[in-house]
Amino acid sequence: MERRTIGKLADEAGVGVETVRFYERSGLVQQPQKLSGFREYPADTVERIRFIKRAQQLGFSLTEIRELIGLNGCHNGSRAEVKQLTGKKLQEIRQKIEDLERLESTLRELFDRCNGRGSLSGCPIIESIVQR
Amino acid sequence: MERRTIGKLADEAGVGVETVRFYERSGLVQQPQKLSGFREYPADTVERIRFIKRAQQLGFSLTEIRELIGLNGCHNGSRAEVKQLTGKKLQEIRQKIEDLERLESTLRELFDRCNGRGSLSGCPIIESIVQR
DNA sequence: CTTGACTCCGTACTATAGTACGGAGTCGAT
DNA sequence: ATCGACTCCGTACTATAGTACGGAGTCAAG
Repeated sequence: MERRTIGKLADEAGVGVETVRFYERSGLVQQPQKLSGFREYPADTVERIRFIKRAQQLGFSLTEIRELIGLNGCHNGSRAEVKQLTGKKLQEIRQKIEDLERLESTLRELFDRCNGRGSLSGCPIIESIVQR
Repeated sequence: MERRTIGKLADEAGVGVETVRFYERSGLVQQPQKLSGFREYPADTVERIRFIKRAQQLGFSLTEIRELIGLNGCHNGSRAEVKQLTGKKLQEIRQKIEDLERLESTLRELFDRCNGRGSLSGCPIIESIVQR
């Protein structure tokens, strides 16, 4: 059975070696035993990194993922806490969507008002940024 | 008439002194003449900084604002170019909104499926991050 | 037994948009 | 003349999430 050194782990998890080292420094991945100086990882760590990557895809930051992992690891973690964290994140996401939608409508209005021809003086986009 | 030193400028424009220095280093604001070693700004610079701040509110990055200013400043800037930049930005914003909406619906589904009671084993949120 | 691939570590760098610091010089008012 | 406020400059630091570097050591194959 092949030894899961850092490069092998990184391959299996689909990240770079430096990323693994970074996650270790950040406390997201536990440093494994070292055999003759080389890190040797259990299969769990592959899953751990995949967890991190999937949680990132769900919009969690590494700090939040650390929390999630902490809850998951310790026995004092409850479903309520995870649900709360998720709810907070959900609100943040909705807030961001709202902000971006406001932005979009402002910018779209400007965009539509600009005919895209001629020189800059009188361009409604530039004007709107300059004035007010 | 009062001299517009960096602190006065910063106050008028509603930013910090360090921000003005930063904008100068970044080429967003031109360094003015210095009288006895102190920067002395024309009124234009107040407008320039306000322009930057409003453009930021419209979602433009400093790099993009530099472009906008370049177009505005040089004579080769046309309305078409500004409109194009705005269109690109508009697309980016819409893309971000779409991504966040997908995120939201995934996370919301997970959130709704979790009853928020009991221990973590079996928590649908954690499970969904772990598996797949 | 040499070669190439891999790993070790600390440190520095990427991007973004600033913010903070410290020692020196200067301005205006008292 | 002195004091406080302001300014000068370069550099370092904040947050986020990595990425890159360089010199040393180690492992496996030929």
